[in-house]
Amino acid sequence: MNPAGSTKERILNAAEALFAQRGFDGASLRQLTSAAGVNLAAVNYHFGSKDKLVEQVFRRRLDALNTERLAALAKVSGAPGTRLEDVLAAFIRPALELSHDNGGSLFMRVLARAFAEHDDTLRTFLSENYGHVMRQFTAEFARLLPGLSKEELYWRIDLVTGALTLAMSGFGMIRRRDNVSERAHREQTTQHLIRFAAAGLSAS
Amino acid sequence: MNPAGSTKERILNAAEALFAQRGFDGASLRQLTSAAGVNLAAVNYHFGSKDKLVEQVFRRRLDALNTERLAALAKVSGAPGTRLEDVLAAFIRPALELSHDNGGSLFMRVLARAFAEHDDTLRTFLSENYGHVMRQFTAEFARLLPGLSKEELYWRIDLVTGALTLAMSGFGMIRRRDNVSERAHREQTTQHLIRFAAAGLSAS
DNA sequence: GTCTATAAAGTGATAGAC
DNA sequence: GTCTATCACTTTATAGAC
Repeated sequence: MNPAGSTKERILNAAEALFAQRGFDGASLRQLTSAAGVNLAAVNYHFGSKDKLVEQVFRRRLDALNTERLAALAKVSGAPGTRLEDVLAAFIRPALELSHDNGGSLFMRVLARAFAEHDDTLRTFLSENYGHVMRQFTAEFARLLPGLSKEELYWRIDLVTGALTLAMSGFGMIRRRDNVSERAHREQTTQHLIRFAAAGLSAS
Repeated sequence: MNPAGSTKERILNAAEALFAQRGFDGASLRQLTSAAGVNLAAVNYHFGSKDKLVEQVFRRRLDALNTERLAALAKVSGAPGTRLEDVLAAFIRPALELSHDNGGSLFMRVLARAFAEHDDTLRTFLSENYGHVMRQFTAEFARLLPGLSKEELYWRIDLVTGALTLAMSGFGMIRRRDNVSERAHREQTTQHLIRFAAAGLSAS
């Protein structure tokens, strides 16, 4: 992890915000370094290139997010009383908690872009570095949904993860009622998403 | 509609493909006119600007797609025997049929990008020109799901339309088995999506 | 580690000949 | 309606001073 307020971290924060807003191509290094309050040359000095910076934007959040997701999954995985909803909570809750703290909700928008873009380079990067996470979730889903064929299961998981990522990318923009606390609002959203996803996964 | 093979149409086809692949910012007018086999200046002559071209890429497909969706909805809307699945079919089937013919599946990828980008200009354009379609579908969903609050209903429709658009944007890339006809494969996918969406919408 | 200056290439858009 | 040539900028990236 980088020291808070370091040049590297300020660049990552500005990049995350601008990539969310304008996309990887749409955000220029000039906008980015200007927003970060650092020199234009700093990106190449600290990251090597714009592409490497994009990679680090993903790594910074996904390393932590996926560690949390796997830890939450490990708590319920393989247990006899585990319900589908518990596994989905392990997938959803860490992401929505990320959305809560500084900049995290912007990252979910970056991630949703990556889903929709179907870019091969990006997909390969994500699959190589974080593919094991989805494989573990898939194994647990398979255990809890024994009636589904492999084909059908993969298909539904794909649909659900896409829908959830897209939904969570919009979470930061949903206006919550003033009389509901941030924490309560997030928990309510989590429950909505879990119900929705569980219904979709186990549809007969 | 433009004459098939006209300069305008060749530009629109090339634009659709490149916007799907590289995004609106990522695809340059030079790549685009080169792929279309037309002169660089042709885009500005025929469309005025790159932004106007983007608009036309959406219009060309959405005018037809939404007309078909509304026609299909009209056949089941308000009838006593109508099920949730019938309304979803009216939404899904025209889009997957579009995916079948030339270039349409590329357009669904463009549309999915638009969903994930959260770009205000684009969202305003879509809402102003095609918002009435979602309003009609929403009204029918509300009739068939009287137990849901308005808030809850809007939320679920948002989730479902996002998920469906994302899923359909990947449809053209799913490898189908050799022993299944294109038509059968599409119908199977339609049924999967309908079941999934119906379960999510009516989750208790 | 941060800066300025600049290279080298790419961008959207347009004027004007045909 | 199509073309070439070009303008005015922006792009990523880097060399070299401090």
